[in-house]
Amino acid sequence: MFEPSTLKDIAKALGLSTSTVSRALRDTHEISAETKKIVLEYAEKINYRPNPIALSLKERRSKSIGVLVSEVANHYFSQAINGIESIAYDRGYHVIITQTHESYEREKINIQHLASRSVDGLLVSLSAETSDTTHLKNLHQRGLPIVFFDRVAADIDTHKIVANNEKGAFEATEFLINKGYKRIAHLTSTSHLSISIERLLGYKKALQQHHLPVCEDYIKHCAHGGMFLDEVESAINSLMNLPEKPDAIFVAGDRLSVGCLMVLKKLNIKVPDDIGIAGFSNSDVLDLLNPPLTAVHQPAYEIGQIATEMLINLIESKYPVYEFENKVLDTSLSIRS
Amino acid sequence: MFEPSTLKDIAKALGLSTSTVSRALRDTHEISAETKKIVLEYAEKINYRPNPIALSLKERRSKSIGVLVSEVANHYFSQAINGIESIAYDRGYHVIITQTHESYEREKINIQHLASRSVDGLLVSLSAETSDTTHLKNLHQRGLPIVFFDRVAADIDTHKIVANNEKGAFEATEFLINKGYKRIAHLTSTSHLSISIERLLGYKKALQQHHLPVCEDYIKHCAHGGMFLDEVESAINSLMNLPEKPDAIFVAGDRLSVGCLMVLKKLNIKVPDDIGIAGFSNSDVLDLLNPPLTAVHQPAYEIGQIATEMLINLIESKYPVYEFENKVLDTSLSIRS
DNA sequence: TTATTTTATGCAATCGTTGCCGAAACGTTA
DNA sequence: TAACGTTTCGGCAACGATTGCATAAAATAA
Repeated sequence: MFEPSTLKDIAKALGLSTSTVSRALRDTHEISAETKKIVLEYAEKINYRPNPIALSLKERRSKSIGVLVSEVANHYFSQAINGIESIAYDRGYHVIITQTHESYEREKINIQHLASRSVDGLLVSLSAETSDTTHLKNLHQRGLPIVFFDRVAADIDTHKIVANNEKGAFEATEFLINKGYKRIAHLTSTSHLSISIERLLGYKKALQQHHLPVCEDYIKHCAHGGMFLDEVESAINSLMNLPEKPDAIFVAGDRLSVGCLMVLKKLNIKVPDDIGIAGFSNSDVLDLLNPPLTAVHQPAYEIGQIATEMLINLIESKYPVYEFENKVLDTSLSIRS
Repeated sequence: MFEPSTLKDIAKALGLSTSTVSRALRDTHEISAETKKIVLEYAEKINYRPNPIALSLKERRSKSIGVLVSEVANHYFSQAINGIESIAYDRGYHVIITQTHESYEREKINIQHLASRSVDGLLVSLSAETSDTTHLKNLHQRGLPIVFFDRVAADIDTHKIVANNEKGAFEATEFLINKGYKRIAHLTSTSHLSISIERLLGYKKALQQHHLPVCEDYIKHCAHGGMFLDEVESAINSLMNLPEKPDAIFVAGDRLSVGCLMVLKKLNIKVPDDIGIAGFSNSDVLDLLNPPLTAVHQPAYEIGQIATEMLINLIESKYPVYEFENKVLDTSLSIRS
């Protein structure tokens, strides 16, 4: 069977004790240069690698961080993950990625598993279903470093790093207004998510600033953030069945934006003639889309990087940290019409 | 600090030994019903969970499987990962995802890390740069179960599960031929990858069967599978600078197909008037693309599922397995013109 | 009452590694 | 020469959970 070599193997082969071998490899001053040389050479020869599991057990840390996102098949998250990995890799940490598929149950299970696997910290973006964050609060109170990104928990005091959702939503809505649309609907994820709240706020502010009414019937939530096309379709259908149909939609999410375009195509509603669309999306193929999509782009890679920097700093901090940052990065609007 | 409860805590609290507690929790016959009840209730109360790290160290298995893919930001792989997770979850395994970004070095490092982290098995799709598979061969020979999917290693004898790349490529090429294109180029990944070899074969067979010449100048390889737009652009440029320009391209990869469309748009080459395109892609937005893309779709989710089934069966097999399967799943061609 | 079985529990080793203590063996100093 | 400090190394314990073996008490049989 598959048996990696251990300290004991080296010790036995060289007639030393395991502690001596361990110290020789860690280059302690109390081992003679000669012994060190012998040990190092033999270790090299048999390609010895310390067992990280044994180390985790002993040191109570694993040099790994857990990541919780809703879906890797989402451009925002896959870009964020690349940012996370770039930093983690540099600083000697490994990354364990888990997906919630927007399910609260999956989120609890994954968090529980990551915690018991001795990850040294967590990077979390909440699932669409999550409104209760007790499972994270417990871990955080017991001292596990957590950094939120994208979908943050309002009631947990720690580092948070997000895009300027309100401003991005404002700009996208204003773009539609400037294009001459008057009845702008808003398609978004569950109402309790931080990103939903902020984007809704930006949407409303833009309407108000341009003296357009805010109509609650125009605001549609999708319980799974557009993961299923059904929910997008029924949301759009209910918008289109209103006595006064909207003439544009501001869409607040990556999956939702794509889903929205697909549904409109299916319903044979022309963009931008029948209806105007603008939305959040980090897709790499936006330039190839037909109908075109004016999109709010988030600095996902950078958000992942900064979140990871912050998390590793928390993990490696010698003293407990009580001052937390709330970092907001600007979005950019790519106009396609 | 963050301190989960242990067997020792329970033992101390109840005035028992750790072994009694352990046996009570595992419901051994040699513990009295009364003691069991007390222990179980207390364990429940303090929310005891066995430390998986300690278990890994002792049992030499971790109930987790490692996955190696080139990029999660690739529709094929993100779908495959969802398939992998669906099965792994059902059978009580956890999934650790790592990305190579098509780099051989990253592949070696990730594999090494997964192995030393005591994953019980590996699901591997090779990076574009990988031509030497010694790092995997060593692990496999030492008994670590490995199942390949998508990009498989010819010289390692184990389960392999792939799409019918040759047939898919044949159909896509034939589609272009039937559309009336005569000079069909082929844009693909590195030449040593199994998928490249098989797709090239299908491409050539289609040409031959329709009495079209196979021109080596028309076959372009991208060293990083289209991960960088530069390589796609230079490949297309060199195709377009040929004395006899191709009038169509069959593209053999997800990233490559998208990249190809982007470059053509940038160069203002019209599809399908100036040039015809067909390619492999599992993107979910193909119906929204302009220019449209006729695409070979692979059953990625199913491939992930089957590979995981096979791997877990290998892991849990009581006896060494010497008979390996080579499973091939059919692709489907979605015509968009 | 004594011998034997059954039942319930504890001890100690194990997995691989490192921290701590102590023990030689040597050199230095009073 | 005795006392002390250094250098270099080995042994033990610990991290958390499991398990074979030992052992104790209780129950049963002779």
